[in-house]
Amino acid sequence: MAPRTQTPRRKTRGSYDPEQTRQLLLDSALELFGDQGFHGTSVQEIVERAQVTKGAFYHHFESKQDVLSLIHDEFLDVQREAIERILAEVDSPVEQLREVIRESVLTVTRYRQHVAVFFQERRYLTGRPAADVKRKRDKLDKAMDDIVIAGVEQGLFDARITPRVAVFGVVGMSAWVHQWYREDGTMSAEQVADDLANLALDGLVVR
Amino acid sequence: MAPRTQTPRRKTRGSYDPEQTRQLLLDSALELFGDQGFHGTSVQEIVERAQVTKGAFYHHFESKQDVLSLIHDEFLDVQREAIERILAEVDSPVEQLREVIRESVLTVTRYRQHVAVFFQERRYLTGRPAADVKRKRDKLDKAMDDIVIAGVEQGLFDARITPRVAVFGVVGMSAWVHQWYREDGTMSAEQVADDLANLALDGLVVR
DNA sequence: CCTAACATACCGTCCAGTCGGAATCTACGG
DNA sequence: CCGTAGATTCCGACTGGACGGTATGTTAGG
Repeated sequence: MAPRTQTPRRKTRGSYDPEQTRQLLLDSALELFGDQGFHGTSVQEIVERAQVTKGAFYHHFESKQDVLSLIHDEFLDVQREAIERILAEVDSPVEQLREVIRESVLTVTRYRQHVAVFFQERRYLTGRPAADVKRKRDKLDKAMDDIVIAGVEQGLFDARITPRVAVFGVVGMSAWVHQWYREDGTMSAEQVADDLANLALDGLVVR
Repeated sequence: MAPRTQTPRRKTRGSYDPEQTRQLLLDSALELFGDQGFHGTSVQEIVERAQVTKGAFYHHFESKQDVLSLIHDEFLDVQREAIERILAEVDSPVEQLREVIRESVLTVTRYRQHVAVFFQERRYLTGRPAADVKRKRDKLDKAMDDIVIAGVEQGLFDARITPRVAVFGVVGMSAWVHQWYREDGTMSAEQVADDLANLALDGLVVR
């Protein structure tokens, strides 16, 4: 095996661009974490993909976990913004839920790797970052709970179903999309989003 | 740091019970994989939990991956048996799907660790075992596809929804249960199973 | 010329898998 | 029933490599 010395990028002929380097490292880490998992990915792999060296990595980030936590944060922010926007724009619980499902599915297809990392590598977060993530997630869950509860109170949603379970069902359905959806042209994300929203709201059995 | 010598179990006063040892190792591995992930768990941890040593582990299994693949197989067999039984017992696609969802949810609650391992550590399977798992999973997916397609053809299911998406929605909803359900007495697995089956079949919106 | 932005060599640790041997079990001849 | 040879089951020290992180040197920008 040749010695571990590789030829770093040394961008546009001798010029630093720290923000680009940082983003490149984040993108590489995201891609690799999504494909191989957190423990399945070494820092060496990340820097090779970004065509820099470990020095650059540890200059921009405190640790490998640090990067994992940043990925989590980014995804949670996207989710939060989406749900806040919908709650402000739409009134009826039925249409709120429909929009939340549609938006969730679209987000999942757009941020596929984020979702994969988020739901599969969560356990490797510890300490402060783990607590932060939990807090933010609980907030999102509660927002959805409130939608369903309001719908039940207004007689719009079936009162026999436990709201908590309904929310988890909807979340699971949407999150699961990352396990199978691929943009290979045979099915648009919009189509999937509509189908799943219809499934959750109207059910599969014809009326 | 003290040397890595530990006191193995040496069961009921000097007597080998290979089958018990094997099962103990499998159980330990399942528990640890479920909690800490495949790469997050060392063989040393597995054997310590089973109160044996690495010699015993590598006597019973070829590798760490070997154990992972056995866990996958066991879960897939349980799923297959369940769906075969339902297809043989029930006729109507509606009731078939209802039973499949109910049974899936119950299986997920009973085999929580299996499910966690199955869906989060799949990528660490390679070669033959990975191909075997994929083949078996495709078979299960197809069986569910057929149920939905039959239902649509008989005019029982909403024809606007792509069957494929409906199946993935149902599977996601059920599989997701492992992320949140805990047997702490506040909600029975039966209740969850019924709620999710109702959600998928009749939807959340009142008729 | 000082500091940010890297590069590179290196360290301590951990870990999957190995190996020689010890303990135990089984089969069988006497 | 006894003895014993061979196979099975398990022990535990060990290895070679990989990996996260560090320390120190080098280069570019203000």
